[in-house]
Amino acid sequence: MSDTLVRRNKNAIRSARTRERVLRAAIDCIYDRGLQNTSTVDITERAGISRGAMLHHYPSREDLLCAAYEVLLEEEAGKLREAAGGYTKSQLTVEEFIDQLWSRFSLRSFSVTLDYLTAARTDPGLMKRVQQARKQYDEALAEIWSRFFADCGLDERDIELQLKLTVSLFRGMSLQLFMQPDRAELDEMVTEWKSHLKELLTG
Amino acid sequence: MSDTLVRRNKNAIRSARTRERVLRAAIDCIYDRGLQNTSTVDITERAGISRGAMLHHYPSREDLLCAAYEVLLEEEAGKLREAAGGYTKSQLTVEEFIDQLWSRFSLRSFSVTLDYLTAARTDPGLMKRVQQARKQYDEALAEIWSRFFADCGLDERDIELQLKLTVSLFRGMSLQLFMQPDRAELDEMVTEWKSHLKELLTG
DNA sequence: ATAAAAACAAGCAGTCATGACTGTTTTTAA
DNA sequence: TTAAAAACAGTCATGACTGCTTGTTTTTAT
Repeated sequence: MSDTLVRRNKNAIRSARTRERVLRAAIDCIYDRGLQNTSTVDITERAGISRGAMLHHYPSREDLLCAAYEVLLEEEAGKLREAAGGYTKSQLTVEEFIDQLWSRFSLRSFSVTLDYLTAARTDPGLMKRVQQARKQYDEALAEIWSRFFADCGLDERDIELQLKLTVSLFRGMSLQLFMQPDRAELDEMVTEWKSHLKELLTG
Repeated sequence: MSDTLVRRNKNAIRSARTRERVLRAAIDCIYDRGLQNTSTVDITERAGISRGAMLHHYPSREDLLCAAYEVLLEEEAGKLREAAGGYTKSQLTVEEFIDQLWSRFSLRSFSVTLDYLTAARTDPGLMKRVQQARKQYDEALAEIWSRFFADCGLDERDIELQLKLTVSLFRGMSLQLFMQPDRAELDEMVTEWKSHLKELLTG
């Protein structure tokens, strides 16, 4: 490798490091303090860089926030795909599969998502970017789901419908968790839902 | 009635009017512009009163916002109770009952609730007040639900569980609506859920 | 080696929301 | 009728946030 390339690489690496630090700090801040209470100064302080550095990489607050949300969902999708290697009907029961999904339904990323959605509700531009960022995550989940339920006797439309129901249920349950932090109650609901899906397959 | 009492009454009425105008304006603002973008000035302008008047009735922003949320949920609970007069198994099928609940699941109050929850997630004091405000609404819903499903063969625990599932599902669906405004998709999900509940009763 | 470019640092100005303060009108009670 | 109290109105100061601008260091390319 030539000297020039090494140097160019060095710069790119330094830049990438800074960006990652910033985005990670941003998500941490948002989770801890809420999106509306997170200023760009808070983020720079947590990331340990100057305001100028951040402004250099992300000229506006919105740019920064969108980039941060993108990497958050990319990471979540990555973790999901990774764990999903063993998610087939021969290796897991339906119940175990749902338990897996629910346990991997991160309250952290849900909280952050809720903050973004709330901000985006009255900001069409932001909403567009949030939707864009979610796309790949939703696709990853849909792929894992339909792979698990392939050849189970249900047609594709039904499989997709059950995914949507499950996801909506999980989201609603997470919301519930904010208002009344009672894990046991939610476990009951998951159990009930698992038996519903089980019946759907066997009956 | 004495002159004095008449005057006292007049004053009380005037005060109540102002409060109502303010609270209504607050909810309207929050729904239109989002909670985090709603300033006390915005609310006074929409209500057509001065800042001093508002500060007189509600000394802090949080007091005002909590009062507004309380009346919003009181109204929703009222509407629900009112409509629920005819919600009995002899008059409605399960499917019709669920349709009723879903159609009365106001996107407006859900949006506002989401804003409050998002703000309250990182503010324990506010969360407490939000939970308090929700109590009566949740109780109203639970009462209507358990009245409908009384004497249907399910025990009380199961009835309550199905309510929680239904509510969580509705909330998750409403969230979905923000990200992808596709009513038809949600209708499918409601249909599926109705048949699930129907089976639960007949089977 | 050195000029150009990119990365980074820090201070500054403009804007805005909140709540406190002061003044005015209307209502209450003696 | 008149003083006290409550309702209402408007202004101001504080503090905070955002993005712009200027200055410094590190990296790149000749």
